[in-house]
Amino acid sequence: MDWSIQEIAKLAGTTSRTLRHYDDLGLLAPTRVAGNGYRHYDERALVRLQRILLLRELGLGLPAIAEVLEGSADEARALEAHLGWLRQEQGRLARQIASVEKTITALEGGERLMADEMFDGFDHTVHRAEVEQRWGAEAYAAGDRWWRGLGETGQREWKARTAALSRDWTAAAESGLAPDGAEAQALAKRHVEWLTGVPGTPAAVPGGDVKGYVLGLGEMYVADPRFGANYGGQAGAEFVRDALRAYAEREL
Amino acid sequence: MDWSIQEIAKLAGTTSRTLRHYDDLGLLAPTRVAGNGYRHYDERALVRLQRILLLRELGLGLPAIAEVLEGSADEARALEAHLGWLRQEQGRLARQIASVEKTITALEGGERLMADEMFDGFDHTVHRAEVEQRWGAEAYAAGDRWWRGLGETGQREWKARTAALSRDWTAAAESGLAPDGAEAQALAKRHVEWLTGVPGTPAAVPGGDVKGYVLGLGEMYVADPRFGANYGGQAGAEFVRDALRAYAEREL
DNA sequence: CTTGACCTTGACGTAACGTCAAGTTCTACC
DNA sequence: GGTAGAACTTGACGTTACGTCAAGGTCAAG
Repeated sequence: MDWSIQEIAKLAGTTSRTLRHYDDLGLLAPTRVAGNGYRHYDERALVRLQRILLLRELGLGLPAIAEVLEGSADEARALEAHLGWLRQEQGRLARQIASVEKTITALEGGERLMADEMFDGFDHTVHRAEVEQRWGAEAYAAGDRWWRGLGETGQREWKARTAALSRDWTAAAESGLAPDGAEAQALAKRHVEWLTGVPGTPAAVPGGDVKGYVLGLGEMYVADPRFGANYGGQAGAEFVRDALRAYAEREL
Repeated sequence: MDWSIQEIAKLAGTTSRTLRHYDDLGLLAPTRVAGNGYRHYDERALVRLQRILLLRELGLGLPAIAEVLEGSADEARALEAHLGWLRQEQGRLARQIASVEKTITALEGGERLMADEMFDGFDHTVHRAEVEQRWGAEAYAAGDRWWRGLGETGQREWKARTAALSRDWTAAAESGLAPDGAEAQALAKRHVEWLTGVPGTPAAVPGGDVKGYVLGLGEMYVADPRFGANYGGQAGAEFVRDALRAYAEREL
């Protein structure tokens, strides 16, 4: 129950350097310092060390850990605050990934990747399994036939239309326009018209529940970062949703 | 076409400090340095600066940007390498988030958070809009009634069962077990049995397409990071999918 | 007494700048 | 021409959580 710095480091799965660092910070002082300056630790120190390391693995900063250990901060509350930051970071990463992917496909002239990923390009941002899950395997197959039937030029045109919509939505969202203003509503109209070009969806079926479909899609754009990335991230997705909602309520 | 350091900084949306930094690194030298030491830039420098800032927004490091700009590295290749790192980071974050959430619910004894977030805890990892989209508003409402009908203790039990499944899947995936081995198949069986407890899903309906449903869910776990987070990240999700697929093919 | 193993403090490096600090130069106005 | 204020310069510290030498003291074994 009296360990040297190396011993306790190995016990806890860390390094002696880290222990000296925590000592410097006042986060974990040695139980006893011998006359020769050597640090010694007991099992209470080990327990404290293990709590520190656990919280660190969760991504908390050392100052936050110190607060929790001193009892001056509630552990659950600290973790929830931390969770918020983690989610933000995750969103940032998702947006960055989408941008990098877009840049790469742009760089490659949109050639090779398109053939493979275009079906992922839009509501086709969706994976096959999800499409089947949502609308059934039959609808997926119908969409696939339609897509291949477009031919090279048709696919190119469709993709251009898709990209233009994405660009215009992003620009509109960033301009701070009102979602229920004239410009945004014009975009929403274009969006719905464009949606009716996708067979197998309610929007394409005469008598289909277009309104419910559009409302649901808007919510999904916000809920799923893969969708939102096409519209300039979270804020963009919320803008699109609000614009679509306003349009659907008024026109559909 | 001859800007001072402040002017070009504003034009490009950055700061003069950053420009001096890039000068120090040799990343972007001023076009001309006057006798008084003042830095001056022309439009070619502006173009280069804008490329730098664009790549930086994508998350590339300055050394990598330098390589791309010097032509000693292929831009697309650099971005794809970067993309790999971004995806790794995202996975790490997802795992950390899952751990933090698990820790919080453990801390709170599964009390308060459950009421609000439990409906997101499961295939209820899904947002309301998505559930409605996939199974219809009626199914959502049925599920909601069922959930509230469970009462406090029932909800606690359900949550414990869910958490146990998540833990066991994660552990199994990390142990390097074979997805079609006995242990994984036992887990898959438990998973399917657990699914049948959720009303409104095909699995709960006698005569429903359980096999297709299970296969689709597996794919979705892989495709959507929000699902994968419950099973130890991307690798865990793939393990779950493979195990479920093997089980479905054999037993359903 | 020597040789390692282990310990100490001190200090630099990490990514990309933000933020003073101290000193020089330019511009405008009196 | 003098002066205030704006803009510019180089230099250097701070940021996160330690890793990694460097130089030197201590301890157990042979």
